[in-house]
Amino acid sequence: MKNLVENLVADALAVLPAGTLGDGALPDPGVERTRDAQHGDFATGVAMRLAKAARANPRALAARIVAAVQPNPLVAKTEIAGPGFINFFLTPAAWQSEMARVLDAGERYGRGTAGAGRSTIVEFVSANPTGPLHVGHGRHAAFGATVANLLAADGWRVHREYYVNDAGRQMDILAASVWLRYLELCGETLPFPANGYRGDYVRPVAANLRARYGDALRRPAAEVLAGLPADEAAGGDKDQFIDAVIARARQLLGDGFPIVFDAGLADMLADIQGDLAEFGVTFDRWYSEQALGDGRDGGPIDRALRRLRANGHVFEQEGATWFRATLFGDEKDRVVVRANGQKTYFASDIAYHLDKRERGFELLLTILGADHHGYVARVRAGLAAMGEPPESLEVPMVQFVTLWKGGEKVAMGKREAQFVTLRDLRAEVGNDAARFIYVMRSHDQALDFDLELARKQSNDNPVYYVQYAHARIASVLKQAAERGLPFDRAAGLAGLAMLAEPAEIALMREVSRWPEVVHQGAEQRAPHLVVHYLRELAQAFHACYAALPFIVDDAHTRNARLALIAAARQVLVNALGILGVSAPESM
RNA sequence: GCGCCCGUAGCUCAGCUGGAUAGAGCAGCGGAUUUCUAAUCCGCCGGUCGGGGGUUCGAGUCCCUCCGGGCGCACCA
Repeated sequence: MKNLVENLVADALAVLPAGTLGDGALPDPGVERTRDAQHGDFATGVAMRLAKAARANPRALAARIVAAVQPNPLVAKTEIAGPGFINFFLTPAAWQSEMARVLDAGERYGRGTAGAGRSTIVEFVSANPTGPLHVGHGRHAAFGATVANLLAADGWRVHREYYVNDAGRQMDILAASVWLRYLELCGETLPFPANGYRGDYVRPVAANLRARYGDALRRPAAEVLAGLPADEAAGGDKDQFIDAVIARARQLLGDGFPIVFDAGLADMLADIQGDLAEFGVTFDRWYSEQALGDGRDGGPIDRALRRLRANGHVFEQEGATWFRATLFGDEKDRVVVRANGQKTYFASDIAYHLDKRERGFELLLTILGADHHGYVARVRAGLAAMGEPPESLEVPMVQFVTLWKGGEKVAMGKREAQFVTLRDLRAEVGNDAARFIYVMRSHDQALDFDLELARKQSNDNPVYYVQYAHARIASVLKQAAERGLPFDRAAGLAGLAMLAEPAEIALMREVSRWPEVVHQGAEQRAPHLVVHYLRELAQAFHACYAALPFIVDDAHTRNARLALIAAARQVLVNALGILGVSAPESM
């Protein structure tokens, strides 16, 4: 519907004599929904924005634009108001015809073409496979999945990816932790490192390992501990200690170490994958960090380093290889290969992002936690130095989650939300409430997640408010059928002109806003707009429900009203679907 | 110290990238059901948009500055 007005304005602007608007390309029509019904349905401030360049009085310019607008049967009137707004008042027929479009398009209603088939890779969650996902990851999962859905709905080709950090020290620590638990199961007695993964989830991994390999990986505790430095508890350094344990494990296990390592990785990854699948969050690919070093040409890491070198942005210093990031706006130069020959995590990062570009993705959306913002300038610098457009990388940063139980903050340790798992949260409040509440707030706003509210089946729980609207509609349609007055779609479409009550008009206006929400939500990567919209749509329906009966004797009115609520239901389904929230038939 | 994010009603937050009289929900107060789910609806109360300067026809929105809160500033992942 907004589209209609935009086109009218754009056409009018194009028709004006050259020079009327000053020079330069045709401006965006800038059509918006009005906040106040007194200002009509849609308005544009384009005349005011152009007034200076056109060296004209805004109202006079507006008058010229209005004069150039082609008459349209769906536009009741246009007016110039205030400092130079152009207001458009639509006829009821405009909204009524849109309802027919909703029913016709069904689940496709709201989809846009702004993405124009451009391709994007949305990388999200990407939590280290060293333990179960926690409540913070849940927000990333819900946010990323919804942004991806919005982009897809707005015409982008979307690839969803999870970057699996399956290499590096943290994974070695997991392997060591699994092995130590395994040794305990074998009957060995030895202390557990302060810096090891102490969570109970490690024990089943060890048990699986023992079930499969028996005592084959067992080594005497005395051999394991011989000559190790002191752990933190004994006044030593916990990092030095765990590194020594890892080295000892490699030494004693030989070929057995990768077995332990892979067992830890496989079990943790399976847990994460299962968790996310149950949460309705799926990926097209789980991209292995290990694979960055694979390939006949040395893999993405070597390709990235070669590119940097070829472009002259690399230098050697103190035995390490550095990338001259400062040349590309970063605050300091960055090491890519350490003095000990190991590639840095940063090298993997830029290699991974180069690989994304090489796979043909135009927009690289990488969703990170708010604590990673130092990372953006670095990776952009890397892209630029490799000859890729740095602005192709966009990094929405998701703020922390704080759990509340009623008025009390749930203690979660130093790192927010770290010790409450996503599984626990889902079990407690359900997937629907979790997904809805996770994206209710703008991602750059810290989120207070109230467990009590999320579980409450009452009117102050926004999830139920919206789902209830859907269930009510389903119930009305069912009752109509039961009374022998089933919704006659053809009759409903033919009688849409019956819909003229204020509550009906208000609902039609809200229903027809959905395509605008999809577009705006996609463009701004802002799932919370969908939540706000759903609330307003549900509100418009509930108001309509209270204002008039749907199952009335007059068949024309009845079918028209049923068509209206069927359209509302369709949009509720579509919007909830974008969020990954169910639309229950009854509650 | 430097950088990024945030500060809007008692509470939790929107505010469409500069537009018209700053909006919702919750809380509080007052109403509504012989009718399709009251998990609902209608009304009222509530604001120096953290403070101060600036830019312009117009600023919650952009710039500067200060105050307060969060998070970063590795040859860690």
